[in-house]
Amino acid sequence: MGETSRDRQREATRQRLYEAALGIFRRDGFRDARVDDITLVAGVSRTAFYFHFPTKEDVLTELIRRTEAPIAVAVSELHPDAELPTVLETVTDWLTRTWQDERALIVDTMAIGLRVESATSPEANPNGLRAQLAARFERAVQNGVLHDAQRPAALADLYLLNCMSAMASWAQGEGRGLIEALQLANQLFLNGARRRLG
Amino acid sequence: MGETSRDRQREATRQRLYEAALGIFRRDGFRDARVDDITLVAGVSRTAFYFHFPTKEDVLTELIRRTEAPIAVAVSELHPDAELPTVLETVTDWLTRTWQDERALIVDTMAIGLRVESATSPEANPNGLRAQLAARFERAVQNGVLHDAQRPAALADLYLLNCMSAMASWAQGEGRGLIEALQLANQLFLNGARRRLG
DNA sequence: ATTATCTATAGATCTATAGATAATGC
DNA sequence: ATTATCTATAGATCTATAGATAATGC
Repeated sequence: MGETSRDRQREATRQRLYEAALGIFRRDGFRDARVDDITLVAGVSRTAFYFHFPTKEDVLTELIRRTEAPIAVAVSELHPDAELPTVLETVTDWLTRTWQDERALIVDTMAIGLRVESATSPEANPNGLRAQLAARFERAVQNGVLHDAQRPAALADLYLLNCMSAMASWAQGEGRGLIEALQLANQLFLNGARRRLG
Repeated sequence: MGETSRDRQREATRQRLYEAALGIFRRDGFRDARVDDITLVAGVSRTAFYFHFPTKEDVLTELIRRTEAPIAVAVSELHPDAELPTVLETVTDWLTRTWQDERALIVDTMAIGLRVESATSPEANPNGLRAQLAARFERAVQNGVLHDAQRPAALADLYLLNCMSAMASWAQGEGRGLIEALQLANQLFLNGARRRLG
């Protein structure tokens, strides 16, 4: 049941296709990217692409999975009693580092994330970012930091969707840094937009 | 410069294609919808579709424009001093009425909205929903109801993106009503998720 | 021998564009 | 006569699937 030569071969081909696809997406844009160009770079037949990725979108789905994984790890490694702002700041910092030089891919990736994130259950991956965040939010509810009116998992999803929206918006505008856009999302999520009077 | 017979003819064809496309999208899903099926229903040649809509996505872009317009009007007709929660409630009510029976179209439409909304400037349509909301937010800042740290237009965009995220999430989950999902977005936007202590 | 990985091929669908028709404005 | 609207057609691209090859496990 160890990794066979066939497994290594398959993964190597898949990885070449993955990298080639992202390269073509960056060059031509996701929509105008041709599978033929991808497979030309990867050095395989056209249909090999479809063997590994049912559609072009699945490449970006994998990009989401790969970039989310280290963020989930970073959150899981925070102190169990870390304050919620610290948790969100960690997410924000990682998202910024991951995406600020990938502007060309952000909008399409986030549009796909909008589907994937809400089409799959967080329990599908208990170590994933959504589950990690939901656990942190649950703890915050227990500690009285968050309202208990909403399911922690629902709050976690909405928070992540807010981050994705903010990133998509940033990628298309000519505003300030990505970090500022995400910090605004954090601030709104934690404190709302309303000014406290008195 | 009045409306000619040619204008009427073009608009009639465009309208037939628009309705036929939405019907096929509802039946087959946006991605699996075939342009041939659309033009069969509309009674025109295949390429007539592309004359009116460069891509299938443009049909949903038009759906966004058409459904946003009456909401923008409703907001503009509110009393100039209407409180912000009232404004957001108006948006939420309209979105709910518009979309709660169009579940099949929501996710794809919102994914496209994510691009369109952030790719175009609000000033492009001064009577549009984004501009209307930005004006309301600006007034709220002047009245001291909102923090003045963020540009009203940026807040308006983020608010609308939050609504779209909430709708996409609702459309795919089996949660409660759409209105509740949007009210959560409103509540978070206005008050944040953090519990006020003391 | 069986199966996973990849290739070759046929048919479906889309995209670009040349051409037909009828309305328009001079 | 010119132009806008729509059609017909050719070529590009995608999708489904049959087939080839080589690794695997018995």
